[in-house]
Amino acid sequence: MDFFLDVVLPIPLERLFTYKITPQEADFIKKGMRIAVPFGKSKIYTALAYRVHSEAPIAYEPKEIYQILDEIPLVNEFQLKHWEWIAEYYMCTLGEVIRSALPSAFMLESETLVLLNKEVQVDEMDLQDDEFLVFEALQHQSHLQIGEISDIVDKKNVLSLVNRLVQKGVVLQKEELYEQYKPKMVRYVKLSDTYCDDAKLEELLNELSRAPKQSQVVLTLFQIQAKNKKPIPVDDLEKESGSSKAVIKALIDKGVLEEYHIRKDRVDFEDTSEESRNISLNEYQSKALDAIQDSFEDKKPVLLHGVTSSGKTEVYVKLIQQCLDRGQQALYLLPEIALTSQLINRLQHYFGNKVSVYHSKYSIHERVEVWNNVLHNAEKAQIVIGARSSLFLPYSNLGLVVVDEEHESSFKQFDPAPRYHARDAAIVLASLHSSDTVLGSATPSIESMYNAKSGKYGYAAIPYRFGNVLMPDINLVDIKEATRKKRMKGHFSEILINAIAEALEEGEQVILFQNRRGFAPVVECTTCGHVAQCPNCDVSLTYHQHRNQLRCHYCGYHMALQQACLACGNATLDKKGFGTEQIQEELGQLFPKAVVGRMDLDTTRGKYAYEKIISAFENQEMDILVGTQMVTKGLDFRNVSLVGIMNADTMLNFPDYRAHERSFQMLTQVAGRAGRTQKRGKVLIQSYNPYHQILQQVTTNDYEKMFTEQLYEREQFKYPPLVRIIKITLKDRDFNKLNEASDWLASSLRNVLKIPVLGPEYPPVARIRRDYLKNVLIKIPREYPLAQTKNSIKRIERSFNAISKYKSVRLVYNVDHI
DNA sequence: AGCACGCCGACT
DNA sequence: GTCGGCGTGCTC
Repeated sequence: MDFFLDVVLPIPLERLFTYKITPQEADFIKKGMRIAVPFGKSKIYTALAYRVHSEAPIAYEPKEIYQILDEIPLVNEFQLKHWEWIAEYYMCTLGEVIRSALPSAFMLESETLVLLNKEVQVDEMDLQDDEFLVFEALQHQSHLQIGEISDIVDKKNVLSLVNRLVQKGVVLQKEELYEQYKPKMVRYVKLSDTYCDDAKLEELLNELSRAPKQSQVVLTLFQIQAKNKKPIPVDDLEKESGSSKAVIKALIDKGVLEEYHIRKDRVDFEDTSEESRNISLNEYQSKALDAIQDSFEDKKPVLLHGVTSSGKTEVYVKLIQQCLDRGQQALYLLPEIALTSQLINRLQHYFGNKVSVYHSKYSIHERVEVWNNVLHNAEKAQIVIGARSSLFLPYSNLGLVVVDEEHESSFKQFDPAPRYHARDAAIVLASLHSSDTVLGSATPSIESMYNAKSGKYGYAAIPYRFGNVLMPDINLVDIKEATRKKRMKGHFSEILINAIAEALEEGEQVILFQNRRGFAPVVECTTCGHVAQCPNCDVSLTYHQHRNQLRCHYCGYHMALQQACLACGNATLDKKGFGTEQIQEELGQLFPKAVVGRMDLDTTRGKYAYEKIISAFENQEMDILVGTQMVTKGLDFRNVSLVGIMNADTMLNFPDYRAHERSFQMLTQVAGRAGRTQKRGKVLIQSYNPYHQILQQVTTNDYEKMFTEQLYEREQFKYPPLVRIIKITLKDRDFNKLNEASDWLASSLRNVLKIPVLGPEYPPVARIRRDYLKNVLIKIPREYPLAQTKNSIKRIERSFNAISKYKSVRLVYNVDHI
């Protein structure tokens, strides 16, 4: 009997691909193993085994697989079920989910190597210039990668060149599969067994008497060994003995020392004592914990609504401890920006090395290690704390999922598919494992609160701050009035300046929040009004002082700032608007003695940049911290008594149905940074429109009122949670074709679905990376059958693709678009 | 998604 | 006249 294997490839194609396998392979291969397969003309891809069967395909002759890459499945059934749900719900392919779920180090791809054909005598006169360059390079190197050839001849597309060389018989091609993950090995040394008894040892030391450096090394080795019995890394020995690599090597070569390697995990933490059992909760935390456990009995996710610094983390710690006591794994999800070392340290303090961290700033090697630890249900991966991608780890026995800062919109993946919402996908994951779920926030999203109120979720609240610290005193500053009365210095009102001065005098710290990055968003010519535009996108370029550049936020295009206007040639360029850099500069003039730090996207590049700023501020090396959203998240600064919001209006006026909800959340979160100890914190919000209802609700900390009003608006204008939104974005280089195609699509959807279809409309940025964009919004009533509607949409897409002139138009689905 | 095959402008 | 641009179609 013949055997076949269906595999999923990590590409955006719906269907599975079938390969021919031997009976032995059929017996060995399990669903979820990685299989290297030839795909297309020459490439080798990593696919996931999906199904072994013996139904021969009829229309084509299947290829054979290239190699089985795993001994045991790398991906388990829970994951595949979960990923299939994501693919279906978020309207993407399983391959796309796999691509973003598996650490890239697992997905081997072949690299084409070009090597010299030794069989053929080459006549150099036969070669063109670029061909000769490659030929010559191959005289010195055994092989070249395609990319290296590009560099040599300084051309982008070298495929035709390589093909010519192959045809002339000059070179051969070879596909090489690279294993990207290499375990980190640490070199250790020990004394050779020959010298284990005292007599031999004395002999050795005598022998070495004329080699003082070497005997020093041996003596140091003894000292270290006497202190503890652990293996001794070579690096440590070198440092302790004050010797060099050469000396140690000489000893190894003599056979006095033996070296050996131990595989080391890159992710490793010191073990600490378990203190989680001893945490004591206050009255309100205990009540919340009880309420959460009651809801767990009902198998419902629970929304934990605790005001800022109410001590939600302690409640999570208790729940995690209970989960571990049951012998189950726990997942603690956070938005990327809230994954600070402050919080990680706290959890490690409680749970020691049972905690693993998983997020995008980790290298691919570190990710592989966490993956393997979770896969083998290792001790050190009992608790995973991570950003949204940690949903994809191979849990086999998940008992608890915590989604902290549940309201954060960054839980929704925006750009590459799958465009999933980590909170919602987490709830599905939890239900697959029958595990408990807690969603925590000081300012729950309207959706989650709606679900709590309608009984779909349980609800628990912590209405008071921990240690009876008072909620901060929030005041609004009318900067329209202040501007009129000329009581503004730059972007600072007199009231804010005085408050900062007062805080600094008391030796307290200040946080200033400015929700916009860059020094000045646009550079405008005051003569002709020209503003530099991105050549690929429909946006103005923004100015970045630190590199003196104009940059595009969408495609990364950048150019040096010109001295004169590009349109009229006058040197009358003016920097408009303001961002964190400018605030920082103004502060330097207003408070020349204060140390001012800045935290935004530009200053937090790199793995530890973020931590550095935070710890500098924590250690009070800075007096004032100016920042964007980042300062709102999960940070706990003891000495901050004043928080200033430079301008609340930019958020409020954002053209989005969520603008008000978001402003409330953001302002409440920033305000929560103030006064975390006994002294009552102060918050000043500058605004041109201080009578705005959201600002009033923030000052009175009235979440309920905000929720009621927002829900009413969403009912009126048909927005989530009362409808589900699917946004379809159409993209094409050709403006007219795009318009025609999107009109066609929108009217077909309207005809077939009989539910509200909005658009097509241009998004605020109507061109990105040279593609024109247009959006169509579908509003699906809550009670409407969702799966069926999506099928209808997919059917319409098929008809759309059947129209040949629309073929180049790409469709992007965004389900539950935020 | 990649990548090959196939048809029209700017260069030797 | 060719080289190389990217439009269109296929991948087990």
